[in-house]
Amino acid sequence: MKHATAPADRAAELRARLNDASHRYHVLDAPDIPDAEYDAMLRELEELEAAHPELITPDSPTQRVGAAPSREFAEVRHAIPMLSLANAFSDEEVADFVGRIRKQLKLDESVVFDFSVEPKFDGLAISLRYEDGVFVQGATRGDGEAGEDVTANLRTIKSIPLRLRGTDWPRVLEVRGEVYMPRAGFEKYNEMARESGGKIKLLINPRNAAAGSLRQLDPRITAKRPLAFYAYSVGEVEGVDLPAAHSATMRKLRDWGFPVSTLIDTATGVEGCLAYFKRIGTQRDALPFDIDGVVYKLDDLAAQGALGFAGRTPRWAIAHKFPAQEQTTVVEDIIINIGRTGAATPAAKLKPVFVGGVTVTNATLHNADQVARLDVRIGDTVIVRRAGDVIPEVVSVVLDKRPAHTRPWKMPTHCPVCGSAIVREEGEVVARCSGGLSCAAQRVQAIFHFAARRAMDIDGLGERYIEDLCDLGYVHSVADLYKLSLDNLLDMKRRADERDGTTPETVKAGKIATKWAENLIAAIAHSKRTTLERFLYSLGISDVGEATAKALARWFGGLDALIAASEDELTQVPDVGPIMAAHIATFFAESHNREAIEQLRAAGLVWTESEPQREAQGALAGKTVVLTGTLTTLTRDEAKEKLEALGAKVSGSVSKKTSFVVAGSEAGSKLDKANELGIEVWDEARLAEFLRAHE
DNA sequence: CCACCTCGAGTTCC
DNA sequence: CTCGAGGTGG
Repeated sequence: MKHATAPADRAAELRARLNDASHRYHVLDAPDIPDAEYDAMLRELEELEAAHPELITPDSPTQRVGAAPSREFAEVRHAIPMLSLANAFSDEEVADFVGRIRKQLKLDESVVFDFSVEPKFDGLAISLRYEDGVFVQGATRGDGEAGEDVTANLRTIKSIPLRLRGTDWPRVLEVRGEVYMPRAGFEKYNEMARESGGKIKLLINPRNAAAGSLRQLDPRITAKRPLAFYAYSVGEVEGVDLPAAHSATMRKLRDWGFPVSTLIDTATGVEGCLAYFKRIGTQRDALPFDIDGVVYKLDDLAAQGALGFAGRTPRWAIAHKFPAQEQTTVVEDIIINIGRTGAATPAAKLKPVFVGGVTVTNATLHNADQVARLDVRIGDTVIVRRAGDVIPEVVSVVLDKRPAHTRPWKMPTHCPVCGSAIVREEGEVVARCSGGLSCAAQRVQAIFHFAARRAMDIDGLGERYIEDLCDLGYVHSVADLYKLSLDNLLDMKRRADERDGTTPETVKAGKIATKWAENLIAAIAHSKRTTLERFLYSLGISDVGEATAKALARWFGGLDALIAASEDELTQVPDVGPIMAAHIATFFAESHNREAIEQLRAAGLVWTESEPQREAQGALAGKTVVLTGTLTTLTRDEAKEKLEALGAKVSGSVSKKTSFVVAGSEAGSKLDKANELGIEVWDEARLAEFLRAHE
């Protein structure tokens, strides 16, 4: 025999050491032995138990995935009901909550209450029962009175102790807490599911994933899900008196081996609670798990007892919720937007819904593939999310709520605006209206792009006005903008107001309208003085954005040289390949484009031309710089301009080719990436100093 | 041919 | 911000 000790002693030792290592790894987040050593010990224990089945105990780490699939879950009645919490959505409601406590305890204003405060995890509430220090049963909340026995599934969760640590625990202990799925585990699981090519289903969100995972009949499936647990209260306790304060009880639970959130804290009075709410709110997006608010619990357990319950919720606790980041709503319609390049993008028109602090009515569906993947149909109930970013997205369809007689959505075959065929090139994701500039939608978008701030910068000329001017026939092409008269604009404005039924026809209104029109005419005139790169960008040549426009302007120095360039010559320009060269050459070869350019020149557009510049020069020649965060002494555009004037290339994404990153305040992912790649980071002061020195 | 880097284009709400 | 696709360099 390998070990001189008796098998029973060796098994007990292995169990103790494995459980201890597991606690350090999953609860304390501070592993003390290498994974390989853990695996070796686990294997040894498995072999030992295989040889001596009588040595298997319920708290053995080999028993985390043991039981065979069950057919259904047994009912478990909770000795002490698992209650839900009342919700507060505003500071006032929190103040009311504290006010009610004060009133019921008949205490005056001079008394301030201490609260135990903690994040509210977005998961699934469960109850864990320990007898003589060993985990014997776990149950879901169910209706609060009785839930389902999910013991086998809970055993697979590594942060749930199978045996309590220490010795001062009660003979019977029920611990309540939340099973959740950490974001990283959720992402990783879905990545794996995506790679499986549809064989493994994607999880919708961490919350549903946690709930779904616990309700698996086969614990082997649950074991594959990255679940975790946090304890937040106790239920039945027998044999030992717990501390007099909730916060002290939580510390006890931590000693006994339960994971208790490190964000748990105590707060004094309404102000303390609200400050905690604010603090957690700012951390929310950065947390490794989803939370939907914070919970305030009166810390004094005697006072809790005196307050009791109101209906099914305790009077001594409340959940202060963040505005929901996910909501369900109904898809009222699916429409098509036609972009500048003709791209036909489907968008869901939603029944207005309040998500993440704003009312959402539209959500892009990106393309036909995305619609097919989600199988979104008109009339469907969908889950809408407004995640850390701003743009709402349709996460999934709630199939249970799909009305009868719906049909899968299909990309229309013809453009809803101009009737031209919508075509999707082989291998392309986007479908496009083939109408070109004869499509009114594309024309409006092209003119809108031309007038945009980063292009010709015509202040005050928005999409709506362009649409109206086109509809009325005042504008057909970009050159027509420079032919607009004051009367044209006033006529357009009058008709728009009439149609919208807004402005009354008074002398004062007339004067305001005239002023508006004069300003717009002035803005249009002002735009005539521009730069070659802005002009090139504003033409809207496919694949020619700001960066390419700048490269072309530098390389050729003047417009005529560019127009005369062959495809081969264009390919010489940095970052221009055969495809872009073809687009550019084709654009200038088309007579109507040449005419439009001539008309614009005739209208008085001017820019300074220069000698071709084919080598970068300046103090930062050859350097690639990325700007991130908020700068205080100058705008990001100004910083970009100054850096480029010194020969730097200012790029939008950090890579190992980046020379250095300039980080302002509240810098986000780009700064993280820079640190990750070990790229030099400048703060604003250093940039300012450098710019001063090289002026 | 592949991996990596950029750029372009589309997007929502106030 | 994110996705898709073009360009480039190994």
